[in-house]
Amino acid sequence: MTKATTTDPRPYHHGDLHRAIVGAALDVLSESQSTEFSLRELARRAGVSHNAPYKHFADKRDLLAAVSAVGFELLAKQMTDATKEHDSPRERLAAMARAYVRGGVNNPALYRLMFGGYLTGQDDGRPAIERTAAENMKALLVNAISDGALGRVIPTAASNTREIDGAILIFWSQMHGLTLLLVDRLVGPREKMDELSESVLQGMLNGLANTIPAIPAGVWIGPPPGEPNVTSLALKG
Amino acid sequence: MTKATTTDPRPYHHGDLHRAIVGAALDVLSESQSTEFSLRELARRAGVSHNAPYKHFADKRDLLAAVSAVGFELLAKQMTDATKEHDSPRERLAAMARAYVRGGVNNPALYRLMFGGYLTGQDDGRPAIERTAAENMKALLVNAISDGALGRVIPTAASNTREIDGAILIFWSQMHGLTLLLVDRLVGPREKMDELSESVLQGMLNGLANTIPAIPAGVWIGPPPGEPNVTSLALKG
DNA sequence: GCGGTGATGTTGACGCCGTCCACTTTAATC
DNA sequence: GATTAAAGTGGACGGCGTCAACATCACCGC
Repeated sequence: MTKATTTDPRPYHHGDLHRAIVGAALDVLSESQSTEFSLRELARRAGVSHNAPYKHFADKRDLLAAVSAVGFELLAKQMTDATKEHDSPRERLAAMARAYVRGGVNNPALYRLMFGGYLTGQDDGRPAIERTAAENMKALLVNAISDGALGRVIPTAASNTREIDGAILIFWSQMHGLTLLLVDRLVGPREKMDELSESVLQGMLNGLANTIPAIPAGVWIGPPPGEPNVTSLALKG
Repeated sequence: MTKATTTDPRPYHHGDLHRAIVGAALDVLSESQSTEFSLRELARRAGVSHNAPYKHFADKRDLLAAVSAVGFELLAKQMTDATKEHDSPRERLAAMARAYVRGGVNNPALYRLMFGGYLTGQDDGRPAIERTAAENMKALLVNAISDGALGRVIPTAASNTREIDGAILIFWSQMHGLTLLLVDRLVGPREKMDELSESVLQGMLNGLANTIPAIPAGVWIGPPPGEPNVTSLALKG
């Protein structure tokens, strides 16, 4: 590589400003724990002019969508990693639940950005990158449940989608709600989050072991159907 | 009253600007369905200068807290009203669940303001007015559950608080999560929200009928303990 | 009934923001 | 080596939240 690791004052072109801006956003988010940061501050952190980001993002919403997508990927990764220590499907699902809640509580601002609706504009729906990331996360749950986390194996056949979706709906909304109540301090203290996840998961499994509630036909879980997705994502490092 | 209903051009003093501003905020919220409105626009709507609101609210956050508190009161009222048509505790709880989800889905921007964390600043916690309103809403759930919504009467004695709180934690986080997933369009379509509420409630009751999961000691549900509350609220009309 | 006083509303200013525009620098291509 | 398009710069615009100084008015003690 010819990249001068010596004292370049600063090259005119940044090299990978897209990544740098998203990274700065993640930094600011976890430092300030406020969703209200400015594009200009990110530019300042990246050492470029306040207008440079516009060569990489159409507008602020576009940037936020990229950050949110990385958030989904991080969360999915934490969930995947958490399952690796466990063998039984039940324990794997519990580990995913703990990882999900922890991920949200450990970075509330990012979690809120992901689910806070800056991106849901009633007009066009969620940005494509974000939709893909959310889809991937849902796939993790589908696998865990079909593998037998509810006490019996449920193959991912078309005849079972309603049942699996019903279980996922309950699981996801339960964990999502718990995470946000913890984040909002309407339930606490946060140090008990693992125990709370376990309690709540236990209650859920009690119910699902009994019967998985039928969900109405035509209901979708995850990003709304019928819109194009995107394959490659931002999280590389 | 000496109030001139004739063509007053405009009196120098507004009369009840506090209420007018909060009302304008509620209007803008339900019209635009965006949480990002400006103080100045509210002032314009109320027909006053851009600085008049500062005589009634310390800053924007203070105004948002007042709006959020009204949101909690409205939601609590819708839940209360919904129970009136029903006799059985189970049906009353189900009606509250439907009303809760409906309330959120019918005005997502307001619901997000209430739970969106503009107000949870990690420093000092939630504003006092808002805390009181949330507390009142929780009381509705306590009553329904103690009245026997889970299949047996659970008196609100000190020995039962852990059990009741456990049930409320599951109920609230479940409905909260479902509402937000609907609002974010990560579950849909919205027209099925009543059926989805019922499905999810059914799954929850299946679980709680079995055993109510123990929640750890020291956990709180609702506004964090140990802080002063406020008695009078904004919702009069 | 009247003057003062504090609550309420206005005007103007400040710095920051997102975004647009015209311009400059640079790397890559024929 | 000239051309071209991508990437970064600098300045401008209107809108925002907030502050400070000033204007208006309702009420209270005399």
